[in-house]
Amino acid sequence: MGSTPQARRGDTRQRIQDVALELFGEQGYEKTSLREIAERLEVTKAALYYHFKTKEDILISIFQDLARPLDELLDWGRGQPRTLETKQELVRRYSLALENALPLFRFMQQNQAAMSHLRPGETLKDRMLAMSDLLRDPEAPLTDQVRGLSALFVMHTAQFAMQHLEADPEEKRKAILEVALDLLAQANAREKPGASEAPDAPNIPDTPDAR
Amino acid sequence: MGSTPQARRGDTRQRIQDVALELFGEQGYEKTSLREIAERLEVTKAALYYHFKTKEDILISIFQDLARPLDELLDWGRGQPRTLETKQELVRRYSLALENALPLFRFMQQNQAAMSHLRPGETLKDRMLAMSDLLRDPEAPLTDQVRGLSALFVMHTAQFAMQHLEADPEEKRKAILEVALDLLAQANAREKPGASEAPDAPNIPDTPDAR
Amino acid sequence: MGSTPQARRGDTRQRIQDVALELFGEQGYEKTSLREIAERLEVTKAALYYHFKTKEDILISIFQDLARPLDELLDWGRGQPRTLETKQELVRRYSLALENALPLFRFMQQNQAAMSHLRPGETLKDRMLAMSDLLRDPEAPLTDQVRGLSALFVMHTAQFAMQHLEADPEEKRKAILEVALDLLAQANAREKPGASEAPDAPNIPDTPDAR
Amino acid sequence: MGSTPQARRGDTRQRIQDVALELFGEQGYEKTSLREIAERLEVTKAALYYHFKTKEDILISIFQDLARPLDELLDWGRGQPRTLETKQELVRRYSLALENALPLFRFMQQNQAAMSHLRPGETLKDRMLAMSDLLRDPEAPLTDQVRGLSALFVMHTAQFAMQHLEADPEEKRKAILEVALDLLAQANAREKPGASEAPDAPNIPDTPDAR
DNA sequence: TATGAATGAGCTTTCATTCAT
DNA sequence: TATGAATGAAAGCTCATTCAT
Repeated sequence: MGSTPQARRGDTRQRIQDVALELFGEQGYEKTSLREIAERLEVTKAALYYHFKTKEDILISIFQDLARPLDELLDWGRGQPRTLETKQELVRRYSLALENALPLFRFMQQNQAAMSHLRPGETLKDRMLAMSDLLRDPEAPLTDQVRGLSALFVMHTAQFAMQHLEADPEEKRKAILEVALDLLAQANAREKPGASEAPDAPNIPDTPDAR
Repeated sequence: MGSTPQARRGDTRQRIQDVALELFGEQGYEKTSLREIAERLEVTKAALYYHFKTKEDILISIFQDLARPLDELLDWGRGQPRTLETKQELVRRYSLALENALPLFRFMQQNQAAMSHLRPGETLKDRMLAMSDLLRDPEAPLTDQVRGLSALFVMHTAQFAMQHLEADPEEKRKAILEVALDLLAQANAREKPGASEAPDAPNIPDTPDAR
Repeated sequence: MGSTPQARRGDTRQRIQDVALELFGEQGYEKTSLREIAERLEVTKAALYYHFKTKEDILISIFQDLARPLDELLDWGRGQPRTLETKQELVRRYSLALENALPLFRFMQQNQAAMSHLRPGETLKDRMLAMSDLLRDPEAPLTDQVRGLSALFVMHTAQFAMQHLEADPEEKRKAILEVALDLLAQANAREKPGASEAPDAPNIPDTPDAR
Repeated sequence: MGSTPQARRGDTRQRIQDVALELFGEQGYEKTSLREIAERLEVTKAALYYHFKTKEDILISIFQDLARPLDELLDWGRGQPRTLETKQELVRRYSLALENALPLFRFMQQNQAAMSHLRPGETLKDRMLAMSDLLRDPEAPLTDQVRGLSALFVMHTAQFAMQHLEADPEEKRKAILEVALDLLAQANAREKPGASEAPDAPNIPDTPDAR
């Protein structure tokens, strides 16, 4: 429906991933049966097995596609100097990445359990920890490390928690990003004398143009 | 082994919940079979049905037990004036609650999907949103609302993200709490002129006894 | 049909084995589906899984039951002196065992492939080789070793090859046994000088009551 | 590897048979899937269907190739007088045939079940019975008939049973052949007085009362 | 307060086979 | 002389659930 059989030729693999992404995101991996996926695509279960070796294979292939932008961001981050500017840029890019990756993150959250026994290094958790390692300074006081981490996680959870708030999505994203950058600045206030030198300047800069 | 058959008398219901909590937390609700639970308890599957009507019943019963402290905290919060102090106290108590509720929160996170179709008002998400409504001021600028929410969520995610950091757990908890209270203070800086206007009063109180 | 549900209580496991033995023997293990077995028993497939963990488990359990008499014979043989008399007795007992074990040997022959990857020591082949080691003298000339082995195998193959001969089964068995004992005697003729050197002493003892 | 794509031109049919022979011999017909065969040949399953109409067709084609030498031997035997000499020659030729036909006999043994429902006259069993009819004299006493049959079957089973014996294969074959010829001679002792009455009577006495 | 025995529905996966290209 | 893409049927197996005892 909506696409003729002819139009489907050659894109079945992609269509399987799309439908699976959607269903795994809605119901979770375990609850979603291959029958369900096949029916929605109007193909047989066996057709799925022409394109993927196992059900888990579908999961993995989706995950890898979704994780690629994140991996690229991590690679970029690792190649940069560990300055505040780098961190800010990481957070900004991450925020943008999140914007149109919401479905995947729904998918991830729903399927943590299913993916936790994949090969190490293959999970979202690994990526998140790698990311937070770029944002946090192991020498800094614990509170500042927490702020570094939080800059990252706030972007996830806030986006989620504000879903039901009726405000312009872009407004929301910017507000969240501002808070994240704020946390980052606070986390680095002490080690950046140039920024914190104003005698009574609060360790929270007013970030007038945070974006 | 570890508990004699005699010792088991009469506490089977509790033992089922304990084992289920553990397995649901590790593998997720869908992936955990009643056979597995029964085997670990060295009883038959049929025995589980003496104590619970369905598998979902086990899930619900666990959830309700775990949610009770949170519900009490919410009730308390709703009865208090909507002041910064109340919010701070909410966050402090929540932090303490989290401390020994980690297994359950693992359980919740793993099983969001499984519980999302329970009766509305029965989910963790509902509780979290209720909680964040107590911490956020709908009149305030978006950024400050984000800070309010974040005070709450930071406690979850940071605790999780710092799991692999080898530092005293209590130290970690305090550092996280401090950041959470910080966010709360910043969120309320503008609407609490009395607190933030003092020229040298940092908007981050030093919370010397934050605990 | 033929047995009421009540009468079946408690003997399902045995009935599964019986039917499986029959079908595995007729069609082979791979070709026989659990559905087929279940249908013939008028139970569901799931019922089979209450009694056996896997399909292979059914195969193994049948095999072990069938192999027991053979194992006992082997044990007996190992405890006896390695004399001609012992060997003759082994062959005689083996012949008797074969008599009412024909269905199982059909089963074995049909399912060699299916059982060849069982745990070593678990196969019929292992038993046969152990048996032939009791009948063969590694010091003897090759031809005599062949005769020793053949005494054993002749009993299998001849019984099979004469199936379509219309003669009294007991007559056939005795004829086959006689040939087997013959081979045995010939195999041991040289190493039993006392028995074979007497000018007119036949190297085939008169075993008057061979049965 | 081992054969370049060029070298493969035009011999695909043969290569399919070779691989199938090997896999059917190792795992049995039912357990071997067309996918497995195709993968090993690095072609697609569909390619198999260009060369053979069905899976069973592959089985049959292999069988027919393998059975041809046997059929020729049978034809030759049927054209000869039913003398001891003929029988001896049959056995000698059969022994030689077996020598480099071991893989096929493995194949046959593994796949008796699979082939038992082929058109009658198409099975190995049929050939074996035809062969044994040439070696056995229906008028002779049962014991002698058994000896006739055994001359044939001994060659199969002994070869198999001596696989793990570390001796020169040719030595083994000769020893087995000798025993087979021996059995044949004994089987025909009575009806061929000229052959057995010679003064230097063989070590096979006429076993007058063996029963 | 449990167990033994079973069921019906559904699961993931594999199979031999087909056919347009 | 093949391949890519698919199918219909069936396989082995697991699951939550039931019920007489």
